[in-house]
Amino acid sequence: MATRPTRKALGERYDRRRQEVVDGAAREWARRGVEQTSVQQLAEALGIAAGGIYHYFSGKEQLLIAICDDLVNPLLEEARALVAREAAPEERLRELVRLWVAQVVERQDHMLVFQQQRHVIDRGAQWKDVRASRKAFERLVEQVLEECATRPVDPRLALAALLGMVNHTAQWYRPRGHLTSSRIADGYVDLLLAAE
Amino acid sequence: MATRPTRKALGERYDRRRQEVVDGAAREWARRGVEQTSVQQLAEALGIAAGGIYHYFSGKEQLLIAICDDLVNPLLEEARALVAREAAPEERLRELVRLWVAQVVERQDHMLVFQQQRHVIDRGAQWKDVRASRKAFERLVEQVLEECATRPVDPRLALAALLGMVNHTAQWYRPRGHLTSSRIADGYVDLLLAAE
DNA sequence: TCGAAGTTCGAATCGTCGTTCGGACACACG
DNA sequence: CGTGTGTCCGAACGACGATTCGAACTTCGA
Repeated sequence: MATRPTRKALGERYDRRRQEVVDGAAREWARRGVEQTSVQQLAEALGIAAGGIYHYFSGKEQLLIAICDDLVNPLLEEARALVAREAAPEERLRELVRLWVAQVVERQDHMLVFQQQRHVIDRGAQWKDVRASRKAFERLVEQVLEECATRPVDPRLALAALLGMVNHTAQWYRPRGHLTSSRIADGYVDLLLAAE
Repeated sequence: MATRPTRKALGERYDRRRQEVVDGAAREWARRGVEQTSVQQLAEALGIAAGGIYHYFSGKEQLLIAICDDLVNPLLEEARALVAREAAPEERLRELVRLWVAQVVERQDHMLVFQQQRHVIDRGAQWKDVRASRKAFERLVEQVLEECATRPVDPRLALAALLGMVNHTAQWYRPRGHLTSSRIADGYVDLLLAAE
């Protein structure tokens, strides 16, 4: 495995190629499964040789970590920025869920890999950061939800329900379908909020 | 691999042992992951030798199929029986979701394995039955849901939301927690039903 | 254009793991 | 009891697949 080149032009090339590997791996792994996809197959789908992948990642697991980072970090960052803005609680929840569903839909493959590998993520030490980010995001959702007037159900259950709905979206969403990510998000929020 | 013994006393012994293997495999695989658990490890956890497993199952995948059958078939059967009974739509939905959540909670390990291996289940020909059962169950839920006065969201979205909530329950439910399976189910139903 | 840095190749390596199989033990039942 | 049927053991096999590595090729920057 190599490190990122210092020279400018090459650095950009490196980043681009690396990202291609991450996205391609997410696509293949989401469809065929991580363990069911050999590095050879993955490389073939990417149009490179098997060994080439090790130029960017020191191993299969590092690549998996990169996929998860790519999913969790931007989401957490954008969510934090959103929450920092002023807004009415209900509107804030709506915007947060919209952002969230939009991410799930845009990075559907990443999301499917993430869910598929949950038991791996929940274990090793090298996954600490990913776990922390996920936890932080869920905390954020929890706080936003707590400020809202929700239907009369246990708040912890409402949070669990929301997590379930949104995450599950990756399983059935189809880009060509009749539901946009915003409409999906609004539907979820409508289920949670109390009738006016 | 052997077939079920013909003699009565041995047949019962065989069934019991086989079930132990199924349950043990579900437990180990739910925690450590299917691919991450070697047959050796699994056998060790069961207190038998590796080869012994092949007395009951012709291979790892057959064992996985057995776990899924054990999850999906009883659920579908009970759900069908429930739906056949007379009841008001809303009550019928409530009872169905209770039954469903109860199964998810009782067979939590099976459920986690099922979700972990979704991409496998969605592919091979040997999985046709499992897929059909899952589909039939979801149809059933859909029909029951359609007869209810739900909150004003797209019905297909309501179904997806319900599937997401209930399935996700396996990820966070803890037997020692403060929520019983019935209370969880009722919470989910309350979110879906229109205010009176 | 030259040299250094970066990228890719692909065959060889090395472990791991699923599966097999022949035999040893155990139980049921006449 | 004895015999055949059922259960389980555990070493050995064979395949597969992640990873390595040195050579060949490309690109950058002066």
